[in-house]
Amino acid sequence: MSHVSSARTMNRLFAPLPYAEWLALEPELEWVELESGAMLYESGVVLKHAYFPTSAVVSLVSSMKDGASVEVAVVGNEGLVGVGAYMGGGRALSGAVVQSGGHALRMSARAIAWHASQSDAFMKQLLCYTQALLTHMAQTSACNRHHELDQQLCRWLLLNLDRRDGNELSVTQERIAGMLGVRREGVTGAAMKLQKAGLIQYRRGRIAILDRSGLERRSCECYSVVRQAYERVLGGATAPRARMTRTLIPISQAGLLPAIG
Amino acid sequence: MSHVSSARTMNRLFAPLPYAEWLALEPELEWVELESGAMLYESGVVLKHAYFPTSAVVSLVSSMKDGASVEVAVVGNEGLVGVGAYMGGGRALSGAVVQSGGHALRMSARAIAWHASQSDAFMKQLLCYTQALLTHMAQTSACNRHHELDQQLCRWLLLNLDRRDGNELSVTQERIAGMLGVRREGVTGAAMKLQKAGLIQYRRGRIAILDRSGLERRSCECYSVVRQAYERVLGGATAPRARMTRTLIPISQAGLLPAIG
DNA sequence: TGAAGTCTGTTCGGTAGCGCACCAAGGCCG
DNA sequence: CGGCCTTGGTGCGCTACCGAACAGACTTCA
Repeated sequence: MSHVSSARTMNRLFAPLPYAEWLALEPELEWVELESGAMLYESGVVLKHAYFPTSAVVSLVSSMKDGASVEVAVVGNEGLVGVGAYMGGGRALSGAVVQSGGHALRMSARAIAWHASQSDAFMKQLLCYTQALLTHMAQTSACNRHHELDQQLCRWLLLNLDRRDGNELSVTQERIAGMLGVRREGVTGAAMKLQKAGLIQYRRGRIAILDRSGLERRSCECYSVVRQAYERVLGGATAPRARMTRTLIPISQAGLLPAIG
Repeated sequence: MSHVSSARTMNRLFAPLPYAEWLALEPELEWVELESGAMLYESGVVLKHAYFPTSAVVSLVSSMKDGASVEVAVVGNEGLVGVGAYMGGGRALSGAVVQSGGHALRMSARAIAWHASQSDAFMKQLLCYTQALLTHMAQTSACNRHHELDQQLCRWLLLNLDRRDGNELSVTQERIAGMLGVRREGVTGAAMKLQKAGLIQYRRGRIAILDRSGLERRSCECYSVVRQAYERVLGGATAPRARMTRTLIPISQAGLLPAIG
């Protein structure tokens, strides 16, 4: 039991699966630790694994030749990284960067493609997630175009918070700038606005959220649109779960680590 | 035979299907004419049909409450509009606007979900397309953020040209502005640059392409990235087809129309 | 032929974000 | 303690794009 039985509850895609199908999947899963800042893979490469984050948060980024980049979506324990593994191409559709260190379950690309073709329930989960991801990407795109930086920052903070424990994020302004596709100085300015408004407080690589509902009010509509997209396909479609975030995972990281190695 | 047997060659998703599976799909398809500017559906609604464009071109747009919008992808005869119909949600993930009038094959959402679950080959085609769509959206998002307006305009023109016959587009600058998410005046300026460079020539709602390869050189990398994404999953994966665009469709609209009504 | 509507070109002031350079402060380590 | 590196704050000129308003040109239709 130990980690394997709890694994099913730690990524939301597995929870609604019939037990028999979960039993088939479980031997394929492997715990991995993802370090903040690590690049899981770059856009276009052949995928070796798909990752089901449990406590980690991963950003999907689209990069240009000249190094410029933008985040197109964020993935936490509601989804998986490596959609291409079961969609047919077998290649990464974007880059994947660990935004916030933690753990994930890993399955080989071959295994996920195989099980998706064998289990209707598993495939359904994967496709539902993919659809929410599409909505996420579309909304992010529009947001990047039309909304102001401090609103985008609110959205970004909230989407990341929803996928993490606690009310603090370990991330530098430089990194946020890379995700939003703007200059670091721009983030500094936007963050100061939010700090002056009493919504957040930060110090060297840590941002603490002081007033979450204030952030939601200040954020553009994009945050709630994206959130609802995930709740609709993942929460509503199967057994209703109260909140999409920070529900389970009471297990301590200290208790988890030994089971990994 | 008339239109039904030719239908299979007019949308590229059908071409690689085994003949038996095509026979099962064909009775579900219905010819429709799509008028330029028509809104097929808005984001979030329950999908009634999916559309497989043959000569029409459809833009997927993400809209905000305040009316601002951006195009997130373009669909021609290499794909379909209404991905949500088989992905599980059954809802539209974005708005869909007919960019360039023409014809399409329509299938009910119920039918497409059913046949996708019955035919592995059909499902494979749908998923491969969806993956290319994801890449398309990700790249568009990055392009909107980082590249300059005249480069974006080149990309937009090329992606639309690839999905149409001829070397002329019937579209106003106003409409392009809506797709790129910028002001109409901005498009005027960018278009003038291209015209002065001898790449295009336009007059009141028609843009003629004078130097296609010049446009490609002037465009940002995004155009070729997107194009290759489609070629990889649709062209390369099955029977290779010489070019992704403007290959077939010699049939005249006059000959096609009577079959529709 | 004339009037109305649509589309494109132009202007002008305002602003958000860029690129750069530089400084200040927090944290790490010898 | 002092030095170094990372991170965050600031100023400055510049450019692209916004918002609005208006004029010219083409098209349609009476």
